[in-house]
Amino acid sequence: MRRGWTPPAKLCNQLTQHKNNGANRLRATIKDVSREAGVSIKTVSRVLNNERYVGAATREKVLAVVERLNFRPSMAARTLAGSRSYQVALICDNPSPYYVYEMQVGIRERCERDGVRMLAQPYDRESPQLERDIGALIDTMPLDGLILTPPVTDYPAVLARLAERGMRFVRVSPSTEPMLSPSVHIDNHAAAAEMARHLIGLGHRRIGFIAGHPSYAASGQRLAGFAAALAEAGIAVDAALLRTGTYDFQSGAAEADALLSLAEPPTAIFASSDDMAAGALATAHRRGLRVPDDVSIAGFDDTALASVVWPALTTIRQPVREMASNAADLLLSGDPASSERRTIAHMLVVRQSTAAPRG
Amino acid sequence: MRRGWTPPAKLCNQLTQHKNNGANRLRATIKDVSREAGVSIKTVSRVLNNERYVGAATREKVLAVVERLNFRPSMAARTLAGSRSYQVALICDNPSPYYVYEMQVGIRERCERDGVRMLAQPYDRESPQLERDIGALIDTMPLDGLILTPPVTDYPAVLARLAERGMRFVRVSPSTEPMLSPSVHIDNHAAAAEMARHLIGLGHRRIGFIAGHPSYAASGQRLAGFAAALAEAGIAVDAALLRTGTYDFQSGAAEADALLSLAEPPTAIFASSDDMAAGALATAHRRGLRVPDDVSIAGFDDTALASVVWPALTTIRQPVREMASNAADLLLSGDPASSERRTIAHMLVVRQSTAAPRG
DNA sequence: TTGTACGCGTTATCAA
DNA sequence: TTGATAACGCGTACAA
Repeated sequence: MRRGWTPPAKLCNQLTQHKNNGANRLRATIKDVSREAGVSIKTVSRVLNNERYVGAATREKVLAVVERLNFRPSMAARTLAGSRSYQVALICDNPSPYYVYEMQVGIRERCERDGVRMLAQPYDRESPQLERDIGALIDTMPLDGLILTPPVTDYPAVLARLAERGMRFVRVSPSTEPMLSPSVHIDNHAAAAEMARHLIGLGHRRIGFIAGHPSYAASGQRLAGFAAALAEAGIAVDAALLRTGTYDFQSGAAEADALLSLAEPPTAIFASSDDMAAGALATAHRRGLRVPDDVSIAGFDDTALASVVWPALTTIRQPVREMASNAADLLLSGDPASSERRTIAHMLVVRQSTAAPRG
Repeated sequence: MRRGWTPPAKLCNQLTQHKNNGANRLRATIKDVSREAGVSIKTVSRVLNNERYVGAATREKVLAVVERLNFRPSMAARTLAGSRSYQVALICDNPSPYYVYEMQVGIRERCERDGVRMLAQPYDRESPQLERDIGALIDTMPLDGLILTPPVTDYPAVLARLAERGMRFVRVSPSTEPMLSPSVHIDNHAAAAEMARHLIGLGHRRIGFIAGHPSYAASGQRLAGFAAALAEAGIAVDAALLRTGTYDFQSGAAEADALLSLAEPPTAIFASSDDMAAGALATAHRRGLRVPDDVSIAGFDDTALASVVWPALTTIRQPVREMASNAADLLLSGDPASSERRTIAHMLVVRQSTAAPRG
């Protein structure tokens, strides 16, 4: 139904031909290659895995035969004999298709180089089975690694299970236990500061801040960045404008209501997550305020959802694809024992429009 | 960073504990199960695969041990010894994250029942390597089947290769060779008729129609459905209002321009694809027409993209998740040799808003 | 630098 | 209805 090429008149005939020609010829195996090349099976294996101690001439010879026979090693056999499966899994339950897609593309970009495939299964974060399902996944197949995205990054039962099995995993934007595994994240302090500077640049002086749950490290970092930007601009931090939420819509709505009920309400609200920003947006609309004319609302787009669903928000977004590529890279090339953290540049997304939340 | 649970104080400690307890105990194998249950390996295998000729008592006994040992068969070993991999692959290169996501969710819903996993790798439709990549994919692993989405559904080189290897595959909305494989699609005739009725219901009597490329069966079906609805309403088909495009943006824009340049232009335009509808929309805006006040534009949402990117369009949409589930079902439970076609109910999505295309 | 022999954990074959 | 045994195709340890 899409662009381009002219559909062929007699594809079926072509297919039949193909079938008769080369069909029933079985896949080539290492054995075939070794016989054709006149070397041992092990030598072929060495060439395939880029091991040392292979003569240059031998290597050439083997590679030529591999090419000629169009040989591809059987993943099943490699997995059974060895200890890896050339597959990574993405554990991702995010409400945003955009996020999921970008994640997958990013992972794939990196995995392609190593001939590694990606198992992608949507997961239900609410499911009490989640831990069990993931257990089944890793028991069934010695995955090369897992990539976790929020909120599964912070499910202790899942993390415990992975650690218990000795599975390698990388977390994207984890909120807890930063040293537990390699991870990828943005610089929350810098991002929050930039967002604050943006609001200050718009002329705002009284900016309400809704912090996230205190138990998350990110919450403090974002608050600190915000405060630093205010300090730069010579604006005193007004404790009355500082509220603490719990990262969800409800708390965002409630805290925004508290802020807007002040005798001297803020002209802008900076929420520490997209859900809370959406809550603030809803509150503003409920109170008959126009956004951003009467009050500016900004926030962190933790799920990459805000920019799609709530176009009115100015957000700090995490470049999802880049995070994904880095996560895959940590999995495939990083030191297994490390807990390296990669910091990704954030993106400030400025929206002009005024719109009610669709969600 | 998301909802719910309180982060644990000492996760790391928990992990260490777990590690000491049950970590180094290796996975249970069939051998273990057979020993514990006091039966042969083969009998365990029979139970696992629901084969006949297993005594009820034996089955119970084995299942109990399987449960107790938390045994999970090794996919690698099954694949190596048997002829399937318990994995299906989704060959999907669609510009719409929404489409990809829904596709994956639908496939997963069905595969879960059979304990089958989904390999999802974004593909580049433009790549000359595509055929080779897919060849490598199926050579490396005896997949249980592939699910193809447009436009790969109609790439003869890819189809030939799959048929040559005897791979099972199901196509979603294929445009050519309907008998080549099982497939899932909507009833184009009925969908086009319903869309036409909608436009007629809005009061339109002069409706321009931009058909798709004549070489696609769907093009004719959509035109026929459109014509049938006109006939129902007693409206004569005006040949001057019938144009033929090539399913792309350019042709949609050009044909819409031709239609709107008529001495007596149509009050509505029905495009046979989302890209062409978008082209028509662009043309309307370029000519200073308001949509849908001056001219209504409607079309088929082939890629499930139109509704997101071009909110002004009224579209016929294919329920992607449902198609995906059916495709997976055909793969997993259908007759291997059949070319069964499943018809999925379409959805008429009516938009009221007026907006310029963002794309 | 290369080769031999064994084992990985299942399914498949055939006999009991 | 069950069980013994041979593949399956590759990695690994060790020998040459």
